[in-house]
Amino acid sequence: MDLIDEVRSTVNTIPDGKVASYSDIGAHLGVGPRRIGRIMGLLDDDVAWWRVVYSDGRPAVCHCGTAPQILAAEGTPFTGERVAMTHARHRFD
DNA sequence: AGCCTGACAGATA
DNA sequence: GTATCTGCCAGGC
Repeated sequence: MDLIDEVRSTVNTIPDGKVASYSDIGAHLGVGPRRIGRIMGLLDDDVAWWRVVYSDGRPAVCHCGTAPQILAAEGTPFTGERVAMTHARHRFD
């Protein structure tokens, strides 16, 4: 099981209406957030990248046009242009 | 081998 | 709340 698959699997674990930060996923997998970002870039459309946001709650990379839209459609709580991490952050088991 | 860059985050001012 | 700096891990040149 490569870290790639681990990340993809972990991201797919996030339910609708929830999100996770890079550091959250990284902590869950036992790696630094930087690694997650790198891997996310390698992954394809199989992952719900829009559910992966910065620790601040801002959508990654400036997908600031589509991501918020998808998240809002899934029921993700928003605080202005920022995701309400406090309520939308998914807890990995 | 060395340097630069990058889907990051936390600390500090 | 915004702006800057530093630390971390990999990959490309």
